[in-house]
Formats: sequence, structure tokens, C-alpha cells
Amino acid sequence: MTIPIRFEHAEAAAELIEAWDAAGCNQASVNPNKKPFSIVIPPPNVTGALHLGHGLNNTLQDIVVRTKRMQGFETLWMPGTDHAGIATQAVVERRLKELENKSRHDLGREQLVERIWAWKDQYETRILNQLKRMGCSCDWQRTRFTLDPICAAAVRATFFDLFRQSLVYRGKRLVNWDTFLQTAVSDDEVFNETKKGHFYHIYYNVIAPKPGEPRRVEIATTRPETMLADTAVAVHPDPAAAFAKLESEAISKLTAATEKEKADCQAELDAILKRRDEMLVSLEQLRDMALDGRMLQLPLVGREIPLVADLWAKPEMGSGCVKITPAHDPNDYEVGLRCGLPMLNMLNPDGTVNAEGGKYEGLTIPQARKRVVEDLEAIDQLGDVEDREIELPHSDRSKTPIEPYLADQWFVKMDTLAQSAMDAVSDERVKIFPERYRKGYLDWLGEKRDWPVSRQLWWGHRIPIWATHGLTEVAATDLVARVRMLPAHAAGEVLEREEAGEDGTRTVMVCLRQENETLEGEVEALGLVRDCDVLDTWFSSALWPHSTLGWPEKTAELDYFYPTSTLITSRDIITLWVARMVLMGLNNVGKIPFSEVFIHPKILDGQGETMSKSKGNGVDPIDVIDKFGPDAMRFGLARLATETQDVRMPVQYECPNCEKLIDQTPKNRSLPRIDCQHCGKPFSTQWAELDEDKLLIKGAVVSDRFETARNFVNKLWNAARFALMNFEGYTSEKIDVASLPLEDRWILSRLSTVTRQVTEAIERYQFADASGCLYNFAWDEFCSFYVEIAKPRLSDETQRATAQRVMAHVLDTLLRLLHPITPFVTESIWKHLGEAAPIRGLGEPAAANAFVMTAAWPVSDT
RNA sequence: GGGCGCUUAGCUCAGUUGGUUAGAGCAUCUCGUUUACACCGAGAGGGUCGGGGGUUCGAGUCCCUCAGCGCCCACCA
Repeated sequence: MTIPIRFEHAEAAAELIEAWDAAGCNQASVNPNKKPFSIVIPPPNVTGALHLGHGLNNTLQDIVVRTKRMQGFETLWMPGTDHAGIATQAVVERRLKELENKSRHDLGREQLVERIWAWKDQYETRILNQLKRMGCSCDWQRTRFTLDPICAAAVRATFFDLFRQSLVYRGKRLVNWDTFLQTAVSDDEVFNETKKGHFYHIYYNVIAPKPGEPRRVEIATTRPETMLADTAVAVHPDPAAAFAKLESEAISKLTAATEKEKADCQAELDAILKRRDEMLVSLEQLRDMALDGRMLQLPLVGREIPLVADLWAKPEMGSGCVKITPAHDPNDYEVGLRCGLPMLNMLNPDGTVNAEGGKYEGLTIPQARKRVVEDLEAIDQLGDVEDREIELPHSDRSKTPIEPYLADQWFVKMDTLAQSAMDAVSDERVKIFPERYRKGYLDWLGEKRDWPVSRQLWWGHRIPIWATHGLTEVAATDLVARVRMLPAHAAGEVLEREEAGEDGTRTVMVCLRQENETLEGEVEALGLVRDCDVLDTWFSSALWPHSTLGWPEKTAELDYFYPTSTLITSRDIITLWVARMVLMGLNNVGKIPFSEVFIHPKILDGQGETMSKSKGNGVDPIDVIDKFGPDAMRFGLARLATETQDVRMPVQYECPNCEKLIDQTPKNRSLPRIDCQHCGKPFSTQWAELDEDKLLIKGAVVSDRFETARNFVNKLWNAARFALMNFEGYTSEKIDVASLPLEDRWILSRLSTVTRQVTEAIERYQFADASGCLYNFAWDEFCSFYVEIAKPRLSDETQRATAQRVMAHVLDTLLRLLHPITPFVTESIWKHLGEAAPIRGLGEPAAANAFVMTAAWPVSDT
């Protein structure tokens, strides 16, 4: 038998992926004779290709999945991808702008969505191919997409059900408005930038002040132009109490302070007392005026606005009074709700001032600010203007400032849903590992903030609501009656709700349970118009564990594989995703979605920064696989996946000319071309844009951290190669362990211990321990000791047969144990071993399984 | 501002309930073409375990404190 001296992973992997697939090794089906084990993949975003972070996530899942499969469970790993709402739409829109200089409005909704589908198809293919090449043993026939018809049906059924329970409602909310892209962006797509600005003090006149009362009140703001939409000025309802509280806090801080801090704390306390002495009387007077219903006159506009008492006005800040602009500031919005203030929107979607701004209409924000300040100064109502550093929110997509903008949004009411998800973790029906992540989950849910689920986007699940606004009571009643007459209404496919609008008119809303063009036509014929918005991406992600199994249909798969067994994911989406899956699973199916959650570390680059394509430090698993092989990538990642540490992974460019590695630095990681420091020849990077750069060969981005693992894979290959070269004349026979020589009994005993350790480590998600244990055993004990000591026995005719049998058995077991981590090399060796020693094992030897992948997991006898 | 984590060899990381001389891989140096493997083997150098204090017969490990790094959440008229 001739076996190459190196494990040729590229050929082997391609063949094995096909062979496993052809044999249906990854496929799972309902099997009453077996216990189920199921995992749903955290669906990668179709925004772009996978990097090593995904490599780690999916390697760990595959290790668990392959182990469980070998342990005899009917094992399902559900694959799929996520449409990733705004992220994907933004990528496609940006390309549209760059390549064709068009906005989404130039294309229109339908065409843009079509373009995004094309993008999705391209990246979904790429992502699935990356996963396959990593060796992920997903049931590919079940591959889902969060926007596919199966997931869409679940989304519709969920929304319909929440609508029926009145757990979903419509309300106003301030959204982060990107005036350039003219869309709302989510909080995590907003970054703050500190800029130089001013803090303007402005005076508002009191209307008909009583004797002794001030003529005007002072407020301060960094955004004076928003005064045009002010609807109140607030003052604290109990300044004395507020100061008392501050004082007692400062005192307790002072008592607890170290010698070093004492001076600072004392100064802080003194400042509070000084301010109280100066301000308390006038603030209490203003408070009394507020309670007395005194009105102020808004300068420049002339509108009368009330002075109100509200906790938001902090006596220790500014002048102690704060202007309230409910439609353009999140906190003011809350005040507006509490005090029942009107919400005046002064902006057009493009960020210019609208008709509410009177003579300032049509100006941009900076223009309006300048004019308002000038005009206030002219009428002598402008006070001090201080310089100040201001943190200004910017849109990550357009890099322009965000405007808080009041818009109609749909919300999911969280109180009972959140409580159910908290209970599931509190009483350990859902266990989170490592345990320290429980706190974040419980704290976040504990706030029970309603979940805004609508997004002003085109890419996503459209909200299944049709509505007519501005109806008279009679017209509304009539419309409701007509809706109820639809045959689908009787069939439970239609729900309607009538609401009073702000201006006393009525709104009728209709929710449809399923996609149905005919029915939609009928509804639209009644004058109802479909909501333009789509749902938050996490809405469909939250359903992933049951939607992928066919819910709301009562499928056999759902019954068998749900709840899934475990969820393996990254820590940054514990709240956004994990928590929501728990509450939606409980609401929809009535059962938790998974009983265990394992949170794995993150992969950072050599500088300690998270990997991302936009930084240029993202490593494509395919590049690592090409250079080191899929087993080395998997083993290397598993070896580093410890419980407490993030994985720091220095990254290098591989020169395509001389194959030498060049360290990546913050400087060179964004260059379009690099001259190799070893061979002097240039190569291009992902940033190449000029034609002359693009003509160069592209250098892969890899990490030399995988060398150790690659060497290990090769070591194993060669140890097996040695064994196989010595298996000529192999025969099988029952082995009496007690009569074996010491070295055999020793290795068997060690094997048993290692089997137990590896099994337990994987059970506890201690992947670094499992791989470390196997590394040491295979290299130091099996290769360095046992193989060496077997050499003379293999050339001694009297001992040869026994040595072969034990060797075959040990190798067999080692391959099984290593298979979940390094599936390709083990399966390749297994095939050779099957040819050389088809019948093997201690006790009663038996014919080996065709694939190690579906062979039985070893059981330890210690 | 609140919470969590981290700091051990040049680099990336282990180090169980405190217990001999603190480990591994890579890198470095020396030697080695013994028929599985140079992606190998034998050996060497390299650490006051971030700083300081404490508990203890004994601290990398427990407590306090200072400093630095990272992440999550909240907020700043």
C-alpha cells in the first residue's frame, strides 16, 4: 500500500464532502427509535462572506453535532442564512451609488428588492460553500433563509397572533433618522463623534407674570434651532427634595472616599450646596408658577407654551430649566408623553425645516441654527454662548449626523413575554454557559422595554397590516363591517382593529394571517392601504428554532426536534437574539427553544480588535483552509476556544509569489497593494481598485497560528501511515486483554481515560481541553511511545499479529475521538484502515463502519 | 456612569478545591538525513505570574488597592 507522505487535504476534503453527502450522513429525519439532538445554526448575515469568527462558531457546533451523531442521537444541524435587513440593504444601496450613481428612489421598491435578492443569492452560495468546505455536517437539504416562504409563514402567523393578543401595537417613537439616506437606522448603526459646538443660553418671556415673578426664564441648549418645535419648558417638581438627595449622595460618597479622593468629594458637595443656596428659591418659585399654569412665549415663533413640572429637569444642570422638544429629542419625548404635550415635527425627511418652522422653512439644520441665533440676538433674547464639546450621533451608513425624528412605529409589548423568558433562565429550563452571561440576559429583559419592530426599509418581511386613516366614526364602523363580511374573516384569516387617531378621526387596521394575493386585493378594494415598513430583522430571527422546523404547521419534525438541544453563539447577541428566541418560542410553541446556550469567545486580530471585513483584518476561512487544510483550521480554533479568554490571532498576508507571511499592521491592512519584504514582488489586497493593482495576484490573509494544528494533522497521518505499512498479513481474532503485554495494557488504559476526558470536555463545551487532551495523547503517548515500542514487535513474527490487532484497535478509537474536531484526516485514514484491517476491535472483533462519521462513539470503561 | 472579562516566557495561551523546581505550542540557539513524519527527533536558553499591600506554615491561585487593555449596556438640555 502506498500512502503519500503528506495528508493531501484538498483532494481528500472534496471527495469526502461528496461521499458523506451521497451517503446521507448529514441528513436527519424523524426516527422514533432514536433520541433527537438538534442545533440551529446562528444564521450568518448575507451581507458578506464568513470570517474566522464564523469559522469558530461553526467549528464548535460541528464538533458537538458530530459527537452526538456518533453517540447515536438522530442529529439535526439546521443550516441557513439571515436577510439582515438594514445591513444588506445598505450594502446594496452603497454599491448602487458607487457604481451607477443612483439612489434607491431612482430604482423603486420592487427593483431595489430584486437587486438585493441577487446579492443575497450570490453571498448565500458563497457562505454555504464556506461552511461546506469547513466540513460542517449540516442537513443541507433543509437550508433555510429568514426571508423564504417557510420563515415568512411563521412571521405572518406570529404577527397575526400578537395582533390578536394586542401584544403588538402602533405608537409614535423617535427614530434615528438619516437625512441623507432618508431612512431610519437602528441604534447599533449609530456612532458618536465628538465635535466642537456651543451651549446657547436663551430667554423665554413669561406671559403676564405676577408681581415678584421673573419676567423671563433662561434655558440652555446645544441645538437652538429646535426651539421652533418647543412645546414646553420644564422645571423640577420638587427642587428641595432633589437637592437633598444630591446632598446625601455626595455625603455618603465622601464618607466612603479614600484620602486621595476626599478633596474631590468635598468640592463636589460644596458645589451642590452652593448651587442649592443660589437656585433653590427661584426654582421653587418657577415650580409654583408651573403648577399655577403660567405660560411662556416662544421667541421668534410667538407660540404660547406651558411651563411644566417634570423630573427630567435637573436642578443641578444648566439653568435648572429645560426646553422641551418632544418630536426631536428622546428625553423630551418622554416628558411630552408624561405631560400630555403636543409633538411638533419641524423637519422634512431630507432634514430641512418644514412649514412648522415658519419663516425658517426650507433651511437646513445648520442654516436654521445660524439664523435662529442671529434673530434671537437681535431681539435680545440670547444669553451666553459657551464653547462646548458635543457628542453628535452620526449614521454609520452615510456618515452624516442623525436627526431624532418622530415616526409611527409598531411595537411588541414586552412585559409578559419578557417575564416568561426571564423565568425560563431563572429556573434553569434554559442554562447559559459560561454562567456569567446570565446576568446580562436577565438585566436586559428585566427592563421590559417594548420592542420597536418596524423599520423604514424595503428589504425584509413587510408588516402584514393594511390601514385607512382619518375616517369619521360612521365610516370606520362601516369599513369594519365590510371587513367582517369577507369570507376569510370567518375563516380566521383576518383580524381588524379600530383606533382613535390623534385628531379625533379614526383608523381602521386589518391584519392578514397569510400571504394571499386575492385576499390582499379584496382588502385593498375596501380602500385599505398596506403599511410600507418592514419588520426588524430580529423578528424573524427570533422564530428561527421553530420556523425552520415548519411552525405554524404541526409538523412531525417540529414535534420531534423541538425544543432544540443547544445553541452555540457569540456573546454580543445574547439579548438581541437569544432572549427573543426564548420569548417567541414560549409564545408560539409554548416551549423553550433550547435547553442550553453556550457562549464562545470572540476572535480578535493581533491588535486585539474584532475581525471585520471593513477593517481589512477579516480572515476568510477558505484562505486558511487552502493553506493549512480544514482539519488544521478546526483543530486550531478548537484548541484556542477557552472559557474566559477571547482568541487573539495575529494575522498575516501571504505573498502569492513567494508564499512567505507578512505581518499585518494597522498601517498596511488598508493598502491596495503591498510589496513583499521577502521577494520584493508586489501583490494586491481586497482594497485594490486601480486596474494596475487589480492585475496583480491577490495575497490571502491568513494566520500562522494554524501551523501547530497542521503539523499535528500530519503527525497523525504519518503515525497511521506507519501502522498501515505494517499491517500486511493482518488477521482478526478475539483479544484477551489480560494476557497482553504491559505496553498494550498501558495504552488501552490511557485510551480509556482519554475517551472519558474528551467525552466530558465536549459535553461541557470545553473544546480547548478536548483538543488539548487529544493532542497530547496522540503525539506524546501514541506516536512517541506506543508506536516506537511496537516497532520491534511488528518485526517479530511471534508478536506481530497481536501487535497489529491492538494497534488497529487503538488507531480506530483515536480516529473516532478525533473525528468531530478533524473530520477529514480521520475519515481518510479510516478508509485506509478499513482496507488493511476491516475487522477489528477488542473482545469480539467486528466489521468497521463504512464511515467513521457514522461509527459509534467510544465508551470509556474507567 | 453601571456591568463583565482580561493582564503568566519574545508571541499566542494553559495553570483544577492555595501545596515540590510555574507549563505547552510557535519563535530563538545547539545537535541529528536511526527505513511513519524535517509539517520530524534530542537538547538548551528565556518568567521577581501588571504594580503595591494583606490573609496563610505556604499565594500565579484567596482578599484589598493602584494601573492598563477589551467588551456590553445606559446617558450626557
